[in-house]
Amino acid sequence: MTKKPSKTKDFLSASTENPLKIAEKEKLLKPKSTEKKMTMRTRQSTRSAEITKPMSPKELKPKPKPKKKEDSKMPKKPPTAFFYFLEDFRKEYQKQNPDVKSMRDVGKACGEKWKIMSYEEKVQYYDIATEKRAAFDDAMTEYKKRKQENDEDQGSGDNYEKLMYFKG
DNA sequence: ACTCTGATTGTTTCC
DNA sequence: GGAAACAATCAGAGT
Repeated sequence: MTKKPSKTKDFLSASTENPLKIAEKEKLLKPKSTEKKMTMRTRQSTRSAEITKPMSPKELKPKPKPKKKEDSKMPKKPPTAFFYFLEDFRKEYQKQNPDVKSMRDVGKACGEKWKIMSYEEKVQYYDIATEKRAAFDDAMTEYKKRKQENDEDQGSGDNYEKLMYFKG
């Protein structure tokens, strides 16, 4: 199985050609924006742990590689279309399978369903992801801008330190 | 008490 | 162009 990034582009371009879909997507967005926060902390911790910890003896899983400096202010990658679908799917799945609490099973089931889903069903999530990505890109641009400013400020600070070092 | 793990696909980024 | 990291979720296991 080879990856098909172009496939995604097809979805995206198609989505832009369907403004009606976007309207539907907005409807989906509202209920989605109910509330989802805090939980990100776990993710951050997990990620940091992947770096600090050597990792479990799992041969199937790739080893975590040292990450670059991670700024807490840095915007995180937005969820993909699949992840948005996963949100809804998880709720329904847990309703139908209240006994299954592990996300592993949900992820498996979600992946299988995602594969058999039709284009019309997927495009909604792709549209959401596209907008989120645009927002993320915008946030990233601003973040870089701010970072530059901070760097400049810190630069003067470095100069001060250098000066002190020079004097000392 | 706090932190990490797992399983999924899509997108992005780096080389 | 390809490979790998990273995005959310959350109960359970581990430290």
